[in-house]
Amino acid sequence: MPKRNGEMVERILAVARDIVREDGPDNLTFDRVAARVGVSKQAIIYWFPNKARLVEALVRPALEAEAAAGKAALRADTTNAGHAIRAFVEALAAFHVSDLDRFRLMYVTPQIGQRPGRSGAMLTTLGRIHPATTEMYDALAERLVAAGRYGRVIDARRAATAIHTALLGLLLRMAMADTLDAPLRHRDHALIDALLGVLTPEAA
Amino acid sequence: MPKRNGEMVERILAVARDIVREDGPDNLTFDRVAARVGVSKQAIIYWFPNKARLVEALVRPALEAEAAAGKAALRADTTNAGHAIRAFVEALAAFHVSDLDRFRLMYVTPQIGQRPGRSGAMLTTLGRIHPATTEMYDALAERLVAAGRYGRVIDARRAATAIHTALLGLLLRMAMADTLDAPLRHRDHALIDALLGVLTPEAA
DNA sequence: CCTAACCCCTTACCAACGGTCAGGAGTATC
DNA sequence: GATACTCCTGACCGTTGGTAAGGGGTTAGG
Repeated sequence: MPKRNGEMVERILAVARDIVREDGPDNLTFDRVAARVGVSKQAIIYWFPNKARLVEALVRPALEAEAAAGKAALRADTTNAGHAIRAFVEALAAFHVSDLDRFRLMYVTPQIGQRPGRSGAMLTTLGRIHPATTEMYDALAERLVAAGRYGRVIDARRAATAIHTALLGLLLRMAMADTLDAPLRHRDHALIDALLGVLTPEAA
Repeated sequence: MPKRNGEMVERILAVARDIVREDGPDNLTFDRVAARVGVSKQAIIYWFPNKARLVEALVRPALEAEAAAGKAALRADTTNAGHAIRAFVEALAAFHVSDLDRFRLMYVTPQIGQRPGRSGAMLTTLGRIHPATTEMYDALAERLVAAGRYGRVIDARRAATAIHTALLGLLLRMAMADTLDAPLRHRDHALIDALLGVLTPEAA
């Protein structure tokens, strides 16, 4: 049953998402994907010539959605910079808490090695950031500068990075504990409060 | 030339550190370590029965040193909580900036997969934290609670996580850019200022 | 109607990796 | 001198990401 171009890509990505969600990112292999799609391994490799491409195709939509959510929150409130930061953090926290599988997909999956024993690791996730994420940082940095909190744009960009990373670190730890603990989505307010307590200590 | 117990462990760890520093964590393999030590692969496996053990032995001293530096900074200034947080951040930033190789060893190396295609990933680094790091978080959380910034200890612990993660994220990005940019150690003040700007926005 | 080209996929095959298995040389112990 | 223990060796294995070569089916051209 020959399929038309593009349809196979969708099937592969859907299966890959399922594998990451059900069996964990460690078990995302060409062989496993191929078996579940019902084709040979090389059929997968035909569409995604290496594993980095596959993972990137898997993660990119989520990264872009995250960036869109963050930028939208910044656009929503243009009057007060403090409110804008709060809206930014709350929007991103809500974004991730609402779909924990997607969060894990974005920030755990990319660390899988492309070759046996290799690892793109945290550097891929936090170091070499996706262009969409960079845009989000720029938008946040712009607000920080507009609020007069930073004179130099580079400082504001670093602050944006720190804010985002702080949120991710918190989410990651809670998502880890989640496997033993109560669901993360029931603790979203505590999460946001804790993070905002860090970012605006005078308010706590 | 038979070596006495323990000496081999030191040689292996020294070689492993060299490999991570010179060739990158991706190239840390049993074969490579064995070749540089001058023994067979199984000699390495005899002392470190699996790769996780090897990486853990490699990273643990650095993690403990980091925690010691953080706790020492918190002990130094017991009068003012704001000063304590500043001292904590500055101490950790200085600690990492002073030895970038060690920083990479701590926060990039652990992501290497133990089995081909496997990966402990960021979860190992940020999720399941080393006991020494947990102690450091507790010390920071204690100060935050003592300062009245958080009523509940769990919120303070989360805040401590967020502060540390924010710092790591910043360092990681700068360490990445370091390969193209000027040395990180020349920008330590800018780093600390940016991070403190996030943590205490009223001061900026 | 035949041929050439192209798309999509297949079967073989490979090297690198983490790791197991069985054993062997040397030293210490009784 | 036999036993046992420490430290290491060589042979081997399954899984992984990836390459090489080719084949069936559709399409376009003559």
